[in-house]
Amino acid sequence: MTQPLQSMSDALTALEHHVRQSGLRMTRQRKVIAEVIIELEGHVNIEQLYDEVRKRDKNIGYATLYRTIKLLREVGIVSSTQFGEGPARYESNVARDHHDHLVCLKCGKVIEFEDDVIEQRQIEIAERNNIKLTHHSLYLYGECTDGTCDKAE
Amino acid sequence: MTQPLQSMSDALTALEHHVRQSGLRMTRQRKVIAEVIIELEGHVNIEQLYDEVRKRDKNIGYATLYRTIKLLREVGIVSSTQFGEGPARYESNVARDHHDHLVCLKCGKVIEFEDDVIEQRQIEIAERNNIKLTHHSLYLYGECTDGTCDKAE
DNA sequence: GTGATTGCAAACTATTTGCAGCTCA
DNA sequence: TGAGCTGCAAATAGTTTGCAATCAC
Repeated sequence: MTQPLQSMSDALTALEHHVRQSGLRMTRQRKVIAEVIIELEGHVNIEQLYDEVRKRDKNIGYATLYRTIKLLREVGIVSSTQFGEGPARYESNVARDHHDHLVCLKCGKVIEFEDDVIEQRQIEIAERNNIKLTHHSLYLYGECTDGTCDKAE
Repeated sequence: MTQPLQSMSDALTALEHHVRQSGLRMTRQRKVIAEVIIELEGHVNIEQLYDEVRKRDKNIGYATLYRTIKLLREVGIVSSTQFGEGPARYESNVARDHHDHLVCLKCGKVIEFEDDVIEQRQIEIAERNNIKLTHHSLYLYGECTDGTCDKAE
């Protein structure tokens, strides 16, 4: 995939590089949107992005936001996912390790984990099927067996 | 979760049971839609379902189709997923072994696989976190590296 | 009979696009 | 200067909903 982006300035540099290479332009709006999406950690939706972006630049509209996200995805700065229904969620790839999710269906607790055995196996399976892996989504669902499950919700 | 559905008639029975229990009604349309979604194997989108359903009943519209799919999901006969962008894809849970998915984001091809190493590892990870696993969802995304990717659409 | 269901059309949500004016290189 | 970019509004795609007619029980 892409080399890991360690910091905000790494990401902005990568963006600027891509933009220049492609004969595009580095605009105020693109910079603001990139900064916001990196600063907001976790899986944000378009509305949260829009609100935060507009705090910094009242004129930026959804069109520019979507167009810029598309650009940021091409550069590898941002990933997007669909959690079931509803709007896509965006997450910056900057200084964030990859993680999978373990979810308790009783109490709603979410544990993030990472497992090299599974990661490696996935790559092998993909290769065997002539597919070059770009990313994946793994959710394990179950129920807490210790006393910590408070049956919330 | 639910007990496995071995056949079409199992599924129709389950549907009828759920429908009766809930004070709903077993209609011609619901039966047709359930049959079609079970007969069409694999991950079909709403358009494919619509076309096939209308071959059998020219009057069924999208509204009924969507409403019935929602019902079938509640009964556990059908699962739905979003592969990146675009429309949801539906799959019946009848007489199918568990499988995970490998998706080409260029051509939309979906390869199903099953891997004992990953399955086993998942159980271990869950146990280590005091969670008893009930099910999981694993999607690997990438791009075809052989000639088979026709970059459809 | 009567309450659930259907089919149509209209509404809605998330996202994309056309275009006139603006801006960065 | 001028090709790319923006912001608005309008268009689109997928899905949901309101409602009068219809159907299952």
